[in-house]
Amino acid sequence: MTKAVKPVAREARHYIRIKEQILADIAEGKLQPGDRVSSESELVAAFGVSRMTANRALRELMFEGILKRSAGIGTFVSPKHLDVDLLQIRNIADEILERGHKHKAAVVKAGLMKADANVADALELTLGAGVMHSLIVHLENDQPIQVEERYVNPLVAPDYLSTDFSSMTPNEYLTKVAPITAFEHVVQAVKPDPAIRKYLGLKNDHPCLRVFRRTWSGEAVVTCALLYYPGAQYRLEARSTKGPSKPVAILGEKL
Amino acid sequence: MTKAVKPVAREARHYIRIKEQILADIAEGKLQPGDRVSSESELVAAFGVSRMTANRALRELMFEGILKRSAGIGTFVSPKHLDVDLLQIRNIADEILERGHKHKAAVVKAGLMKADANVADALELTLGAGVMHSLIVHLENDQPIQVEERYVNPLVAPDYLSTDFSSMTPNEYLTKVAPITAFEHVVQAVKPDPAIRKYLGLKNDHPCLRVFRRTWSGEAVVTCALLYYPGAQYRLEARSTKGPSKPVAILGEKL
DNA sequence: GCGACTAGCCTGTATATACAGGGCGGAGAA
DNA sequence: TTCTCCGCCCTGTATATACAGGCTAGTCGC
Repeated sequence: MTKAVKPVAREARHYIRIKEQILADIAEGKLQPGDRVSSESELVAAFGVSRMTANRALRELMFEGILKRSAGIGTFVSPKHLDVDLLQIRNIADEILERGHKHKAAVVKAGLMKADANVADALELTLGAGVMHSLIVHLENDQPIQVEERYVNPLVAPDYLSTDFSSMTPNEYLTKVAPITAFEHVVQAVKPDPAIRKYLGLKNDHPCLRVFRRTWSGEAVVTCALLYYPGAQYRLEARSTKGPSKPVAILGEKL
Repeated sequence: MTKAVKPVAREARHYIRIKEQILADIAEGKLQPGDRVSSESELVAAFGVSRMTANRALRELMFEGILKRSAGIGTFVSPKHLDVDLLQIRNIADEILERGHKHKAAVVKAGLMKADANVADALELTLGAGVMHSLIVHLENDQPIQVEERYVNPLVAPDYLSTDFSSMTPNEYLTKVAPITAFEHVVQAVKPDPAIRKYLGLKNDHPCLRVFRRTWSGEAVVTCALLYYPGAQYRLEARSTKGPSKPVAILGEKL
């Protein structure tokens, strides 16, 4: 005879509680990268759930790149790295919040300017046309992680400069005003110039990832931006649809 | 009394079969964006699996952005998902030839080795399994432009090492032996170690673009490679389908 | 002392079952 | 005819169970 199964209200969502607990432990530093996470059976005991539920929580965290699992060994916290999806445009504030961290944006500059040849070309405007420009440093837990230099097409988003960038990122505002229908990413490794280095708090010889992004809404270029990331920590990922099941350590990094 | 449960060999992985079937139907156009996908119970009947297994397949496809589900209604193909071509894998020799330049490949190392933890993980083999390894420097007009360190799954391409890499790049050979069905790119800016620096002929503080690439053929990982590019010259591009008409100068060299 | 075997822990996959709750359409009441 | 309620289909979540198979440490025989 099967034992009576006590159903659980949908609101409980035990697997989410387990995920939140693990994410909180990571955020508070109780779990460090490389640390062993409770095994499924330990979670069963600790949370009073079935192993399938614990399994689901851990499996989803693995898919999200937070944990690394291997049969016979155990479950571990992934080496810390910040991922950006090359094939997708995401809001940096959301990414930071998802990691359980605090996002802040420091506006260094914001104003109007005349398009020089490069900018005019990139935004498909005429030379000397009025263009909006902003330079913003994004902070994760008060650590700088991205410098965003942006040029905006005033024909598409005329109210860009009156946005409060501390409560809404440029990206967020612009996608609301003009939904993205196409984009382009060009990635380079560069030696950052002194100003960028200062904003990111980098040493002289620290390599730096630079992403040049343009986004379209219909036929019009909405905006283009230069995004600078501190190199070593930052990873850009691109996967094809049928992609791999789980993230893997890059060869050359320690497991 | 619980009915006897027929255990299934791990190799079966029914949920993956279901996912592949759905992905194939989408690829062949049998399922269009917005179409309704078989419900869980229909899949149970069609594949002879339990509902939990069908549920897992659909849930994972939802996480991957392929499907959209809503309780009480059904499961549907997501309206649009960007096509795979965004970051294609190209043969470096072809790229060089297209520029009207001369390609040469210098084989630094080529041999068998035992998979360490990282390599085993990346190729989805067991620790200590035999793996083929090669280190090749690609030259454009006798200037080094890429260092390619590659690990190859011997189960997929056992004759890899007997290839003449000066007449056929590893990439070319491998795509011939096992057509690529999926890939993953992870891009970082790094300070190259002395050996890589030497091969690329770089100065000490020169930044460097490192691409970690894995390619699949069906369920098997064919190969993974670390590709090093001298940063400033090299651009990695990703475009969405509707992409821009023509390449544009990166706003760049000045702030 | 060394190697082979084994017990035990861990994840991976699969099944049968159960209840919660959203959404929709048809039957029956107003 | 219109409105309401109920039953049915669908997904969401949870449980108990079972077997497969990777990995390790410890034991036992030689």
